[in-house]
Amino acid sequence: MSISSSSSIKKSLRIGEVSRLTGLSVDTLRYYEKLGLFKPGRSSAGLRFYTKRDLSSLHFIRRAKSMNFSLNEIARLLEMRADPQHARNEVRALAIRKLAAVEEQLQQLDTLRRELNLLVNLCRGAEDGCPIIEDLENN
Amino acid sequence: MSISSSSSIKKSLRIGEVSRLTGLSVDTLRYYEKLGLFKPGRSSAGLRFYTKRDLSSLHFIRRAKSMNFSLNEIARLLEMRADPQHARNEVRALAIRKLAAVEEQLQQLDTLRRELNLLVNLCRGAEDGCPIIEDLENN
DNA sequence: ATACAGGCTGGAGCCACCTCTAGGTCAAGA
DNA sequence: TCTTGACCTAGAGGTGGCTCCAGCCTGTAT
Repeated sequence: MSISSSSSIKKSLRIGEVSRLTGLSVDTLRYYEKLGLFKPGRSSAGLRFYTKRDLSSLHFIRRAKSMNFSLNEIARLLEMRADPQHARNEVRALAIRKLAAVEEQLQQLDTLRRELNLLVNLCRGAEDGCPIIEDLENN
Repeated sequence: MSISSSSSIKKSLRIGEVSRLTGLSVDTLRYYEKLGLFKPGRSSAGLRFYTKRDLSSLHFIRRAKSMNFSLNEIARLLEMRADPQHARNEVRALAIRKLAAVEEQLQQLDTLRRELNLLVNLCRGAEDGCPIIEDLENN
């Protein structure tokens, strides 16, 4: 509320709001920042202010993390994301590798989804034994 | 080879052989044991001997791990395996939670795939302005 | 007889990723 | 003015999942 009173930073968010929006703890946000994943601006009093762009980075991070990319790799991808034409070849190569990995993982997860689905449904109505356990045993 | 000379434990394997068979390091095997994932028998001299059943547990673990279950969850599943009737609902609940997680992850990955795809394919050699940046920022 | 492979233990170390603590600043409201 | 709550910092602590190490034991091969 006091924020919106300053017209020049109308769209800036403080760390607590960002935490609520992203589901990441404020500690985690500060930790990511320390690792260089983004650099929010600061108010005169030293408070962090996050822009739309920072939020977008955070969403990217969340997704990349769900793929088990390390924070280090994520940092480099964000670098490239911020300035694609000047990305180093090594970072470009990383992006390409990661894209391949993501596509591979999509396939596997899709298979996994089907399997789990099947198991969960089998489990309903099974009279004895547990199909899930049995499946894990036999495959 | 020396094992098979003792007829009573013909089918038992020592940790090194199990390591070779499963691709898990002996350290990892002992670590899993410490977590309670299984309890191999011991020879009079204190050596671990793994039975067919232990191997089956390890197989179970490998598979469950590939389904993104944590070692902790796997420990629960193995417990339940020992008492399937009683645990069916719990296993099912665990599988349902995992399924939901997988579905969520599929969504995230699909978005990530799009982002990386743009990053990799649309910004090569563009001299000025890259359409993907704005694209990336809008979500 | 001795060397060597392979086993044992407890505990330390490692990496990635947080999470918590203590002690302080700042801004606004009762 | 005092309190409250959100924020700040540096740094310690914790978790998951291994991995390594020192020091000791055993059992087969030469």
